[in-house]
Amino acid sequence: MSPVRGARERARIEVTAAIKDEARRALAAEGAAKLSLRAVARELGMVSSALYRYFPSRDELLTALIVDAYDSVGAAAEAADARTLAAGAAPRARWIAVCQAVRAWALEHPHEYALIYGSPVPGYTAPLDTIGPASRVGNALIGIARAAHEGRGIALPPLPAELRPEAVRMAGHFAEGLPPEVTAALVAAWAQLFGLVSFELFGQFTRIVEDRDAFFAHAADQLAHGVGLPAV
Amino acid sequence: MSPVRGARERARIEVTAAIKDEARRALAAEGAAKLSLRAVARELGMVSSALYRYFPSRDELLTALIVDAYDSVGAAAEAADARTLAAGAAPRARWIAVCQAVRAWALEHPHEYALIYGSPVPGYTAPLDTIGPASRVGNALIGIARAAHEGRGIALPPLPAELRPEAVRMAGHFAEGLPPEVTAALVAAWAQLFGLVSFELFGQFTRIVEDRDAFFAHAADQLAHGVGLPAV
DNA sequence: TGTACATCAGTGAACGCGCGTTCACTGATGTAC
DNA sequence: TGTACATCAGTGAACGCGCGTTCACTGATGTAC
Repeated sequence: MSPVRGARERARIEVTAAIKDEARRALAAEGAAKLSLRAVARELGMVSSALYRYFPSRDELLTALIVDAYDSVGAAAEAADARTLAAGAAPRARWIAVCQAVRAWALEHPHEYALIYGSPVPGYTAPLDTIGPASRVGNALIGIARAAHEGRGIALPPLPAELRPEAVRMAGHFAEGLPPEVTAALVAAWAQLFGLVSFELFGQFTRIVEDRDAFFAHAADQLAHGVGLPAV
Repeated sequence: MSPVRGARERARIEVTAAIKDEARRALAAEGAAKLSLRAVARELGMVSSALYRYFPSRDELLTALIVDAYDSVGAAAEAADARTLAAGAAPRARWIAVCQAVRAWALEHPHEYALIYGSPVPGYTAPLDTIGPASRVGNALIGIARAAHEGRGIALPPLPAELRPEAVRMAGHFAEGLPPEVTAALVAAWAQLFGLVSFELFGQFTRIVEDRDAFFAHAADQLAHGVGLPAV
């Protein structure tokens, strides 16, 4: 693990990165279902069998791209949160900043977004390695709600009786310390945030929403309201 | 256009339907990007070139499936709305019924759902024929909001100044008669509804939400609240 | 410091497979007189 | 009602193409003594 290793190790790191970069480019052209090792190799000037030195199969390459994408959007969300937090912002402003960061990342990386939040690739099942990275955006949102709860507190109407046990379970499972009604609202808002982004990216807003920045800013603010974050 | 035509015409209708049915089955196995005319033909015991008597290309077949899917979910939403309306339900109950109908349809037709609300098929651009069918669910929601507005009225907080012009435009464009703040909330709720359904269908709720019926029922109710539909 | 051996990236051929689309054709169904 | 012709569904071969993966190999880099 010394920082400088031999030419072999450095080359391996570089080539692995080059393969993933080229695969991301291929994703944009053809989509995940048609991602082709041969096309990637061809573009890199390698022979297709050489890729097997780096990824044991096409699916492993896909997994690497998925993990990278989750980490990328997760890091963008965390960075936006850290920035607003450092600027002394209230939870509501942090929430909006995270939503904006997710949307901005999605607009910059539409094909990686589709890879992780679009239809699943048929015949591919995500391995467990993706779970951690996949939860980073959600965890950022949970952290913001927790800050609001531990600060001024969050007041939300009580849950219907049918949902209470599930909400208690969810809170205990991944949102320790948050009241069940906040946890339930949070999970819904999390899914709804990606609904807004997906509709914009996947073309459902064509001829429907034109000023998308203004629309999204308001919608994100309303999501924060739904989670009970006090207005600024 | 007489109801009974020759054997030729009846056969054509039946074979066209059989091709679409088989294509829907193929969709489930391989996904839209890999939908293959040859595989469909093989399964039907036809030779692949015979399909060209029915669909001039693979993309035309895809378009037919997309239009059918939009019509299918749209009809399900409209039927649910008509049923609750006939039972004398208030707008809030109609709203929830439409949301439930969309979710139920999606759970029954996951691959058709992915076809229309998942990532776009790379290299395929939807023709104009899909616009009408694609707006049926949205129109059902607009109708419910209109009923509430013309009934007891809808009270929502004023919009931020940045969004007002866009909301006025949207209302005039496809929600004539609805106040701009209701229109904006409606479009957001529409996208958010599909965010909830997509997260459930595409696996994001794995290990997160377990009692999905209860969770969705509450989330749909909260969406109605966000649009200003009075509680029942 | 030099040498012998082990490791490993990349090659090129091959396996067996599937794809969309075109085209000239056969033979059954439909239509005009 | 019967006949001649037009329409059209379906065939089968072909074009030119791309795919994932395996395997024995070459030659450069790294390592142990």
